[in-house]
Amino acid sequence: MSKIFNELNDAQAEAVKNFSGPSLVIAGAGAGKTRVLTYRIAHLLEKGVDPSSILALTFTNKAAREMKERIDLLLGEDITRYLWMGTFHSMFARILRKESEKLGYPSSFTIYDTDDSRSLLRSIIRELQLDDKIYKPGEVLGRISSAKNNLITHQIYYNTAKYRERDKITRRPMMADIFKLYASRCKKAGAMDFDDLLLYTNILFRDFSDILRKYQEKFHFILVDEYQDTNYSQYLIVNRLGELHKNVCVVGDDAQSIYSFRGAKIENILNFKNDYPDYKLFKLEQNYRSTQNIVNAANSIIHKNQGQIHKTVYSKKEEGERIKVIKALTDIEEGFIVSNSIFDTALTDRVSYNDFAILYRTNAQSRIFEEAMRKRNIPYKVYGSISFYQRKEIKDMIAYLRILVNPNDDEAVKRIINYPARGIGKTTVGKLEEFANKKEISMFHVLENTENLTMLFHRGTLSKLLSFAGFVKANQQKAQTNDAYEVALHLATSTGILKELYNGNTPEERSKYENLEELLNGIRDFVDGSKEEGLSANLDRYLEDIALLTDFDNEKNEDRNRVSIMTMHSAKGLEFNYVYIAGVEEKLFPSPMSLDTLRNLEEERRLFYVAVTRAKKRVIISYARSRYKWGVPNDCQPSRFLKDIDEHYVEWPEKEKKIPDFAEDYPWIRKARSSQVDNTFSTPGKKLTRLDRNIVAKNSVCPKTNAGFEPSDPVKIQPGMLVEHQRFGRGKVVYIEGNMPNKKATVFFQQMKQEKQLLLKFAKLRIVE
DNA sequence: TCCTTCAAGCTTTTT
DNA sequence: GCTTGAAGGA
Repeated sequence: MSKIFNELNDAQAEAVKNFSGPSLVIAGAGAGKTRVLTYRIAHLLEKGVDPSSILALTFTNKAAREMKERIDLLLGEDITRYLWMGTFHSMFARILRKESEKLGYPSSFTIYDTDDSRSLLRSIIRELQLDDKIYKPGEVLGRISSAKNNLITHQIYYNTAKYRERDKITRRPMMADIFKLYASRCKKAGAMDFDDLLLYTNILFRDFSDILRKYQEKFHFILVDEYQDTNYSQYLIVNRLGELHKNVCVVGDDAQSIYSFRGAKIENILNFKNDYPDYKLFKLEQNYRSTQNIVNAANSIIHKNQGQIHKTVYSKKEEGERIKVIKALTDIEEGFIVSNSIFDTALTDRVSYNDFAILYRTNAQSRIFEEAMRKRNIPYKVYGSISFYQRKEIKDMIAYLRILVNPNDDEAVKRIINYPARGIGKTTVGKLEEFANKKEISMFHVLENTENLTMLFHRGTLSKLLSFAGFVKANQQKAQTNDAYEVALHLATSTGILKELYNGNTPEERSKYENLEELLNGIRDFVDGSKEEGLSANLDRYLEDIALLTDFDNEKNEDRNRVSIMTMHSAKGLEFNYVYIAGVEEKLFPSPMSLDTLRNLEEERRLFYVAVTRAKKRVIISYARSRYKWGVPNDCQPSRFLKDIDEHYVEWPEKEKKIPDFAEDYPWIRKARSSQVDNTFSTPGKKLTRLDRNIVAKNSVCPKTNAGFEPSDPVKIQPGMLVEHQRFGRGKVVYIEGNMPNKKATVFFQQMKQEKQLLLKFAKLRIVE
C-alpha cells in the first residue's frame, strides 16, 4: 500500500482497493468521483497492470487529460500515454481506424461534425424535393441520431412499421428514405458522423467475433466516468467489451444526469446490478467541495424530483454563506451587476479571476456577459458557443486539408470548390453533385474522369474544374511526403486565402487572419510534438487528432486567470469558488422546450442541481425582469426553481423577501407565442415588417449601465434627425425614453445603406455623428 | 456568375 | 441581433 491511500477517505479507499470484478460507484456531487477513478487507475498501474490493457472512458477530453496528469504526478512517471483513456468517441474512433476496412470504410475516414451532417441532410432533402420547413435538417438529424444511439440502423428503420407509422403521424413519411440516403452518402464519402462512431463500433463487435474477442482480451480493466450520461449504444459497447474479464467499474450520479436529450439513459446505472449480479456497490456521500449551505441547498432542490435514488450528501466543511439571489431590471443590468460583483469580490477576497464562473442555460446569453466583462476590463473566456474549430475560416481551411486525406469527402469539396472564387458557380456544383449521386461515386471521382466531364460541361467551366482537381491532386502528392504544417502552410498561401485576409480592411477579416494564423501555429505544435514523440506528423494524424476536439481542449496558458463563462451543461465536472447562475427565469430556465413532461422538467432541475454544486464557497443566482429576445425586450418572471431551494439557505433580494408570481409546475405552461407586434407601431393599413418591429421596441428600459446618456437626459428625436439602428456593431447604445407618438425620424439603416422615414413611438436608437 | 439587398427565422443543452 | 439564403441586377 502506498501513499495513494493517504489521500482518500474510507469509502473512497474501498472503491479504489477493490479493483477486480464489476463495481458501481455512486457518488454525490463533489464526493470525489473523479478522484476514485484516478486513484483506482493509479493503483492498478502500481500493481503492475499493463497500461495499454486499461480502457478508461471519460465524458470530455479535458477530464481525460487532467486525470492523466494527476496519475503521472502520483506515480512519478510518464506512463499514462499508454493508457487507453479518452472520450467514447475518440477511443472508438481509434479502434475503428484500425478495423475500418471490415466495415467498408477507409482507415482515414472523415468524421462529419454536426454542421457537415446538417448540410448533407439539407442537400438530400432538396434532392428528394421535400419541403425543408417540414423536414428541418436539424430535426431530421436529431431523429436519425436518436435512432442510431439506440442501434436502429437505417435498414432497421426503413423496414420497421412502427417507426414509419410514427413518421406518418408526424407528417414526415419520407424520414426513412432520408435516413437511408444519408447513410449511403456518408459511406460513399468515407465519412462517419458522431453517432456512427459508436454505431459502427457496435456493428464491428456484433459482426466480427474475432475482433471483439481481440479487444476483450486486450482490455483487462474498463472504467467509465459519468455513467449516468451514457446512451444505449455506449452501454452496449462497454457491456460487450467487459464480458470476458468483467472488470467493469462505472462511476456516476443519477442526480447529475443531464444529457437525456442526446440519448443518455439513467437506466444504465439502475440496471448495472442486473448485468453484473455479483457487483460491488460503493456509495460516496461526503461532499468535499462545497460549504454545508451549498450542499444543503442543492439537496433541497433535488429532493423535489420524484425519480431519484436516495442519497444523503453532506458536507463537513464550514457552514458558509447563504445562496444569494439577485434581481436585475434587464439582462444588461444583470451582466453589469455580475461583472461588478466579480470585480469587487476579486479585490476584497484577494482571489484571482479563475475562481469565478458564470453559468447560464443557453449559449445565447453569453454575449451580455462578454460585453459587461469587457467594459469592466475583466479577463474572461467563453466556452462552448462557437468553438474555434467551428469558425468559418477554420472550417474552410480544414475542409482543404480533409479532401487531401479523403478526396471522397463531398461536404468538404462543396465547401471549398469555389473558395476562393474560381468561377465555379452554383449551377456547376449542382450538376456535378447530381451526376456524382446518380453514378454513386464521389464528386471528386467525377472530376478525375475526364470523359464524364466533357459530356457535362462547356469548355470554359471544364477548364476551371480541371484546374481545381489538378490543384487538389498536386497537394495530395505533397501531403504524402511533407508534414502537416508544410502542407497546410502551402495551401493557405497558394490558394491566396491567407493573403486575402491579411490585406482585408475590416476587423472581421483581421480576426479571421489571426485565427488562421492560430490554426497554423496549432498545426506546427502538433508536428513538433509528434516528431518529438517519434510519431508520424502527417496530415492524416493531425485530422484524426482534431476531429473530436472541443473548446475545452485547446486551452492556453493565458486562459488560466480568466473568468469562465459557459452553459451549465459544459460546467459538469468542473468546480469554482464563486459561481454565478444567471438568467434563472421562466421561459429560459427551465427551458420552455422541457415543460411538456415531468421527465424533462426533472432533468432541468437536475441541471440546476449540477450548477449549484459546482460552487465551493459562494453561489449567486440572478434573474432579470426584462430580457432581449430576438432584439425585442420581453418581460420575465423569476424561475419556479427558485422556490425549490429551502428558504433556510437563501437570501432573497432586498425589499423582496418573497418572490411573487411563481409559475406552477402543473398544469404545464405551454410555450406561448407572445404577439410581438401589437400596438407599438401602427400605421393604418400598413402591415408591419420585421424591420419595424426591430426599430420600435416595446417596453424599453433605460438602464443606468449604459454610458453616454443618463436616463435623466433623454434625447428628443426631431424630424429629420439622422440616427442609426444599434444592430450594427457593439457601439454605444443610447436609449431614448418616453413616448413619441407620430413623430417622424429619418433612420439610417446600414444594412440597406439608405435612409428611411419611420414613425416612432418608443425607440432604441443610436445617434450617428 | 457574382454581388448586393432584404427579410425570414431563429435559441435548449453536446461528443 | 445575427445568420442564412433567395431574388434580382450587373
